[in-house]
Amino acid sequence: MNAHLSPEEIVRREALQRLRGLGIDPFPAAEFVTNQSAQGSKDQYQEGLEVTLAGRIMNQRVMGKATFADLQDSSGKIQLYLNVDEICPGEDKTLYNDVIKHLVHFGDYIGITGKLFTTKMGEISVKVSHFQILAKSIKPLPVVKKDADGNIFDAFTDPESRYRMRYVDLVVNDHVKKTFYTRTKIVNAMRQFFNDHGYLEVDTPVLQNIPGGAAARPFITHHNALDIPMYLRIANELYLKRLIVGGFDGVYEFSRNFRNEGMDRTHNPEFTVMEIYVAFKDYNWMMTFTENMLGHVCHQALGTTEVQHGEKVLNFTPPFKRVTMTQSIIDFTGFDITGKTEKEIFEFCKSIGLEVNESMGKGKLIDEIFGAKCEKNYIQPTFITDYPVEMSPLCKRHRENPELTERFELMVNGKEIANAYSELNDPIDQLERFEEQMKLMERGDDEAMFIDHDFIRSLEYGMPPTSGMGIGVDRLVMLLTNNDTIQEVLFFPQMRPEKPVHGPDLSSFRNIGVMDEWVEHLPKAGFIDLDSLKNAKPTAIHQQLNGYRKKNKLEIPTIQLSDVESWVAAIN
RNA sequence: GAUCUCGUAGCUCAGCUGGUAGAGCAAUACACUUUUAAUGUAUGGGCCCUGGGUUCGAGUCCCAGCGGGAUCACCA
Repeated sequence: MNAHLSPEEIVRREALQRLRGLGIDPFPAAEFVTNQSAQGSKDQYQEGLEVTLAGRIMNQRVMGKATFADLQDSSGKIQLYLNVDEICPGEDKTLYNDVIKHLVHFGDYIGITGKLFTTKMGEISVKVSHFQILAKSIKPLPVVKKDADGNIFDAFTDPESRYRMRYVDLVVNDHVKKTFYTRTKIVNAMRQFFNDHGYLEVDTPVLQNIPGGAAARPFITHHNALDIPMYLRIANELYLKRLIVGGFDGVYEFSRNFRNEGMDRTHNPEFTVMEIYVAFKDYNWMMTFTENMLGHVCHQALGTTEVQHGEKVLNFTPPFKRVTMTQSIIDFTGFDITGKTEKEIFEFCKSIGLEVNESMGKGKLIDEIFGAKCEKNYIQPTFITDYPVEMSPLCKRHRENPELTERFELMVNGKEIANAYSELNDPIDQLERFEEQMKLMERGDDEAMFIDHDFIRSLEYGMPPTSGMGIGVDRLVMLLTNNDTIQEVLFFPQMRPEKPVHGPDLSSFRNIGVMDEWVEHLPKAGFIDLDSLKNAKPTAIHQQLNGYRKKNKLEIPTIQLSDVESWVAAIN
């Protein structure tokens, strides 16, 4: 048995039994009360102070009657000094000689009590007096080693394994855990900033009848009782605006959105956007609010507004630069879109080698130019303002130019981080804009928006002038944690499901009377399952198995032809 | 979706123009009471991703598939 387990796993499972034989429960139920953490013990070091800690044992260095090991908890690591006389003061040295030296493995959860001291090499350690197993680990963790200079050896780096088994990644890769701590600090800092302004955190439907508020392919599901299609939200914007109609001054939500589109290093099917809507404000106010908020977030999460990202240092100290879209396109192409017809812009796009087609409206064409020629140039935080009206169906027209909208996007490191409007609150204009979107859809733009008539009705009741802003939380976290892929900032990024590894079914061999010594060898000798036995002649099986035995010099009994015949009989 | 590339021990990786599967760490055993990538000696551990093909012979070459990664396209 255990043929599918690695030798190390078998050793650890045997250790479970040996521990039980010694009267030690490898998975005790009782609470283990600690009074300190690994890092806390070092930060508040006091020679001789007794501490009780719990964590994983990470690296054992057995030196006869003394053993050094590292204990890792959520705060970090501290070295343990396990001395036979300290741990087993009496005659019975079992706990040290058997348990600690042989039955405790890398990765096991243990609890210890001991006194803090400093080794002669100068490392703060715990001289352990009480030692207890809290939970065995029966699968070996990858062993990552680090030398005195901090160089890492044999790091657990395979992205597939790391993403599929994030629990392992978090245990052995310190920097991964740090990324997720920072992620939470970022979210908390944003929440604190909004709460301090008196805005209300809300929840709105994830399951929607109309996938509104953005243009994207939704995930579709079905509600049985109502017998209607339902959609996982692609955005929450229209619901938050309904709440502004309802009379709140400011509402915000950290919204998990779902889009049924491609996956790559910057896209995951589910992702998080923070959206905030504030009544009686416009997009100019929102720009100032946004830069102050990001400054606050950087301070809280990183302690600085100067953020290292790859080779670059991104400076989030407000205020940020502000550039209109029209000016940006002039800056990087020399072409002025002001007053140009769709045809003229279309021709310009073709002249600079962009792939454009008839389905694209004016707004989309302009967006193509910006995306290809301008976007990548904005490394430091920059607000791009005043987008063309066709690109922004939910945004109020610019107070000075009806072809433009009061919209900004925040570009950092060449990518969009935030998007904000003076929200369109004219219900008649809004309906017309939705109808424009329907026309785009008919032209073949599969990203155009659906019409949400209930949302229009809410606007008809009156929405105050409002500014709204959305910020891609995952992308922001990537920027602030120096990561290039969204998978690194999501605990469990979407992956293709693992195909089940269907190893040979050994128990079925046992059921037809194959002796235990032989069961594990049948697949290796070419008999994967019962069918493979059924489809072969007993004489052939007999010869093949004994040939295998001879070739591999197996010290197990030879097979008799009568054995094989009885197996085959048992199958039928 | 396209192109390139990778898949070998628990982990990190070698494996040449095809010829009996390798290293370090981890594991097991022994020694060692202040080590820290502990050390020394010994031992065990492989469906070489899967399925076809070429060949006397395939980890290696060819085809297909599965799963990663990178680049590109797509993603208001």
